[in-house]
Amino acid sequence: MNQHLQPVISTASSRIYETLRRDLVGGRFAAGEKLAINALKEHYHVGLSPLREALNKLAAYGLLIQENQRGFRVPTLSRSELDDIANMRLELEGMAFERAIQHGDDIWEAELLAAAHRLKRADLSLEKGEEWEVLHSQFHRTLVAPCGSVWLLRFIEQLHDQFDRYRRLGPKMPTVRQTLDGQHHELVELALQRDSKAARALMDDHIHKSYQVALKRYQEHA
Amino acid sequence: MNQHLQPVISTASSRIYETLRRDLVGGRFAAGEKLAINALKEHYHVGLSPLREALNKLAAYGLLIQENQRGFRVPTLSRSELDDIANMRLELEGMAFERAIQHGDDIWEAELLAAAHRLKRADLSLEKGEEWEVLHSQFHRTLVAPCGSVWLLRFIEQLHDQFDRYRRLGPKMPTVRQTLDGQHHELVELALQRDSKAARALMDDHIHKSYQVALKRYQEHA
DNA sequence: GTCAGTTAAAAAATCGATTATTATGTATAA
DNA sequence: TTATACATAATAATCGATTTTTTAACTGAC
Repeated sequence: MNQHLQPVISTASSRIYETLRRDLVGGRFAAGEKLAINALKEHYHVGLSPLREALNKLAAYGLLIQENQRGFRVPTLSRSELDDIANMRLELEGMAFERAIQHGDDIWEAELLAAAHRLKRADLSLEKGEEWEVLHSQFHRTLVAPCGSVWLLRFIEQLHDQFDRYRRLGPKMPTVRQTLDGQHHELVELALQRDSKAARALMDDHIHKSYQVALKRYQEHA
Repeated sequence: MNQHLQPVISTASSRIYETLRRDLVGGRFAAGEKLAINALKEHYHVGLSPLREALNKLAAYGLLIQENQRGFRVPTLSRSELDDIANMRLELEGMAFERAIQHGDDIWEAELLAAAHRLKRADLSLEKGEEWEVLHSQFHRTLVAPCGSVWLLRFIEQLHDQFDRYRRLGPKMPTVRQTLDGQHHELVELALQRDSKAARALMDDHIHKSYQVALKRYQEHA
């Protein structure tokens, strides 16, 4: 029998990890905030052990700071760290995109088109909520997926989560960002044309514009 | 009173994390091995909770694989992953070294000389044990320390740990690696001369030679 | 009023035991 | 034999309670 048809049992620990990760990236905790473990336990309806295991993982991942004998806190935000993250995205995603264009096959092309389409549909519906966020990161993941380096992908993922802590500051995406959304389509175009030079240039520009958005939000945040 | 003079109390969790990290990097577990939590508990004389928290952190860090409802196992080794890790080291450490040479001040120069000297002393005593390993990673950390990017340093650290899983396979460093050790000195030279171009070239060569060593060990390992 | 020292409350870390899941072994039927 | 269902053992995950440490509140001396 196909084991994949059986319901996939996940642990409480992995579920709360994913929930907390989303909430941290989505800005539902204040930067620098100290996490009250008992409150979290109640709020998310989980036991202490799975919760602590999730917090430990998040700390190792970089979405929490763990302090000796005094629990966990949300990392603070700073202009210099935002610059760092954006610069690293420029380097790593540019590199990954170039490689993906070299190695990606026609299945990748299809997935790219599909991911871009799904994202655009979400755009049009103007609901830039959690759904858009998911499709957006899936799109960017797809762009670089066939780069050939597991570790590169891992680092990029991590940087995206960090970057989004800045980009998603403040109220929920009220601004229209026509330019950025339009670039998603262009990125696919250049990828299909296998024009890695132009593709990287556009990726650089895309990240730079995203950076501008994130920076603005960070500055308006204070 | 200066609080730094008080003894630093660390948690059982952070201690066992560091111990396990060293043992995983040092190859005291077989690749692919399933970790018997009860056995670990006994062997390291720790309770279940701190142990599990450490294992969770190590999984998030990439030194363990966590499988749904079936505990933790040591990641397997593969030629393709070794290549990936070495390539990423080339890119990231090269980048970081260049930046460090641009930003590093005279304090850095002093620390570089010190770190290189300590490493050389350990070399001469021919005891390439754990002590040499510590000095060696400290030396490499120092080389890139003032690169200006916290995230870059973080990724490099992670890659080093992964790389060492291959480099340190098999018996404890019986081979004499005159060339590699000599390059450490040359790297410092070029850094002091602020010759970032030549420095990066040498760093590339150094990593490539390290890769050859690791590859050989990996192949002899089977 | 301020500050060191003390005590009480809160929180973090850990422990011991329980529950849930997977892996193993065995008997039975095809 | 081979496969399948069932029972059993082993292990992972989680819970509830305890211990340890930190933080906050309090006290009294200067």
